[in-house]
Parts: sequence; C-alpha cells; structure tokens
Amino acid sequence: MRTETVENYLKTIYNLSSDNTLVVSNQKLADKLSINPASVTEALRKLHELKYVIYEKSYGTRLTTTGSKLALSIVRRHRIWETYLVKELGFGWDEVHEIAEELEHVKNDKLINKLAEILGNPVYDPHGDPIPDAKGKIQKSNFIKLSEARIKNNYKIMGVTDHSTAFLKYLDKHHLVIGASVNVKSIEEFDNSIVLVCQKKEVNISPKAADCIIIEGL
Amino acid sequence: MRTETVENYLKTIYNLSSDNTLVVSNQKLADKLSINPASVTEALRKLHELKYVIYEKSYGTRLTTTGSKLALSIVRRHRIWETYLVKELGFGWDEVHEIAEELEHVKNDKLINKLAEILGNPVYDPHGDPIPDAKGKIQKSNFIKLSEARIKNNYKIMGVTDHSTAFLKYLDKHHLVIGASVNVKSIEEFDNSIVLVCQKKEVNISPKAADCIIIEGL
DNA sequence: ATTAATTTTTAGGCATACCAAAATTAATAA
DNA sequence: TTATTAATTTTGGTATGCCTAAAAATTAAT
Repeated sequence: MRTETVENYLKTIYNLSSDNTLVVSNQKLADKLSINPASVTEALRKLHELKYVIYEKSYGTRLTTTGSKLALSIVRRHRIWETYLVKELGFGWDEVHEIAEELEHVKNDKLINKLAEILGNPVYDPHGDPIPDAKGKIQKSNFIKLSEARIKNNYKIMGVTDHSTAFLKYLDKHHLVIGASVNVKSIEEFDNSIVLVCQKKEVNISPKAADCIIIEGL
Repeated sequence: MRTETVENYLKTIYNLSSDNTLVVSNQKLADKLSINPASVTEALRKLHELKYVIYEKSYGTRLTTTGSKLALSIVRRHRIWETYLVKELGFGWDEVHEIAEELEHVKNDKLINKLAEILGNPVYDPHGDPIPDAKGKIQKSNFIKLSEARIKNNYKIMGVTDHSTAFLKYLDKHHLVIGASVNVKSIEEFDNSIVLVCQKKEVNISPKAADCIIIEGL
C-alpha cells in the first residue's frame, strides 16, 4: 500500500474515534474518504495484514498501537502546518485545511519539529484541535458542544469540528472566533436552534452548526 | 495520469533540457527517474496525448508550451522551498533537496508566492539555480563549469549541478560555497584534476567534481 | 420471529504505473 | 556495406486502489 493511502486511512480512523474506544464503521469511513464502502472493506483487510488496525469482519475497526502512533504523527503534521500557515504565513483559518491535507504527507520529522519550535510548541491549532507532541502525547480536555449548552449560561468558544471554508467564514462574520465569549439567550423548542449573544449582538445558530462548535463553561 | 507523475516527468525533461533546444532521450529520463526505459516510452506516449510534450518515436522528446509552463511552475516551487528551508528554517544546503522533492507537489500558488515574498523574491536558490518568477520567467546567465576553467584565472563559485548531500558536504569542508573566490593554480595533465586555491588553502578537485561546480570569471 | 431496511462483503472490472524479456530500430564500427 | 552494439519499443504481466452490482450478513421494525 502506498504510504499516502495508509496515512489517509489511519488519520481518518483516528478522527472518527480519537480515544480509540469506539469502533469505526466502514460506512462512515467511506463517507469521510469520499470512496465506495466496498473499497473500504478491501483497504481495511490490507491494513489489518499490515498490523495497523484490528479489523473484524462485519463488526468494525480500531487502531493498533502502531497504527495509533502513525495516525498521531499525521495529525501532528497536519495541525502544526495549519498553525504555521495561520500564524507565520498569514493565511486565514478558513483556508488552511486543504493545504495542510497535502503538507501532512511530507515525511520529515526535523521539518515539523522546527516549525513547532518556531511556533513555541503550540498545544492547540487554529481550529482548537489539540496538537500531539513529538512523542504523540495529546492534551485532554472536557469541552462540550454548543448543541449541549444550557440556557442563560456563559461560554467561551474553544474550537470547531467542521473545517470547511463556508462554515468558518460564516463564523468569522458573526465574530464567533476561538476565545470569544458567548451567552446562550434561548433555545427554540421548535427546531433546537440556539440564540447566542456575542459582542452584544444576537446570532441564531442552527442545530447543525451548534454541533460543530466546541465550548467551555465560564 | 496522476498529477504527481506528470509533474515528475515534466520537471525531469526540463532539467535535462532547460533551454528546450535539445531533445531528451528515453534512456536518460529512465536513469533520472530510476525507472525502466519501457515505462518511459509508455509515459511519453501519454504525455504526448495530453499535449505536454512532443514525442517522436525513436527520436526524442521536447516540452510543448503548456508542458514548459507546468515544468517551470514545479521548478519554481522546488527552488522556492529549498530557499525557504535554508534561509528561514535553518536547514543546510545539503539537506533540502529531498524535502523539496516532496514539497514541490503541494499545489497552492498563494503559498509559494507568500514564501517568495517573505524571501524577497529571490532569483537564485541555495545551489545557485535560477528561480522562475510567478510568470515562469527565468534569469539567463553565462556561467561555465569549473571543468572548463583556465589556469591562473580567478573565478567565483556561482552554483552546483549535483545536489547530493555527500557532494555538498565535501564542498562545505573545503569552504567551496556559493560566492567563494577561487584561483585555478594548475591542471594535472595526467587526469585533468584541478588544483584550486580557496581561502589560501589548496584543494584538489577531481574532473567529475569539477563538472558539477558552476563558476563565473572575475 | 419474521420481514424489511441497512450495512458490509464478494465478485468481476478498470486505469495507472510500473516491470522483464523479446523484437525492432537506430547508431557505430569494421 | 554489413555486422555489431546500443537504444527504443512491443508484448505480456503485476500490484494498487478504486468502481458497480449482486449477495450475504447484520440491525431494526412489525
């Protein structure tokens, strides 16, 4: 298997089950990778042979220790590059995902560690995702989703789980950036949409969007 | 054809005939790409169909205007990255070639132009090779090889044509870096090796090495 | 518990990009 | 000019990584 293929599978499996408790379904993998489920089955069998995953037919998949290490190193590369693109090269948080998707496959530890050093070994990337250190150790946190927020409470935006340009530009427009303080004014019973107050302005957040915003109680 | 494959073929054809006058042989291409000549024939037929090259059976290959533009953009990416790695990230000129070989395939003009801007739009890379500008325009020069130097003359080192770590480390050891002034003390009749004086020390250069050093008369 | 819906797997195929060995073509030397 | 050598192309074959359609297995619903 080509390294890039392996890396993309392992990274995606990791992203679908970062704590490695849950087992990952082929369907979800196929969706994320934009390929046919039949191809996923085939690939997982090979990844199992290569000892990167434990794949049990018609049940699910999880990373082995080796697979997990490799996945973490890809995730590290991706997140370090995203941070570098934003902090050092002046890109917006809404335009770095695609580029990092390519840069993450450049295999050179010295390069990534150098970038990390220049950035002061950051622990979070521009989307609030934790960056594994050179050993693969990753910051744990107990943040919640905005969709789980309670009415009248104050929160701080800590991250996003959708990295698409469209979504991030929408957030920018309403000043819903990482670090921003927000208050949950009300939750519509009808459709579960959330009315937020951010910088004294009201914003209506759809349930789908609220599911992609990570917050911490204040 | 995968873009990376196309890019590697076009870049290699360009490097073997940068002025696009000479026609490139399959054998040389196969050598540079470390693949079988039969595979080269096959690939060239496809590149011809795709209008990137004009390939005439049993005669040779040259780039079309389209192919030349693409080749120049890969060469630009490669050389900008090499320069960035050396100047901004502290790598040695002997360790950047391999990394740039991967980075050159990252497709994002804004990124490359940003890097170029940070570097002050350099015209030469760390090995003395000219960097095409964003439009593909490239600096012409009439440098010669050290192997063509004349006795007793003074020269300035302008570049190298071999980018291997081994060769560059050897040059470093004798202070034969870009910009260094050298004097040709003598040329051995026996084997054409050259005795140089650089920083008051004598160095004996083999014909093979002399063929990889680019100089300019002083 | 049986049916229905969904997910996963199998089977058969296709394009890419490489290979080795044989055949052809071109270049060089006698 | 012919023979020899070298380069190129053809032929047939391989592994990868994807596909569609059909079959099988699992899960959910009645």
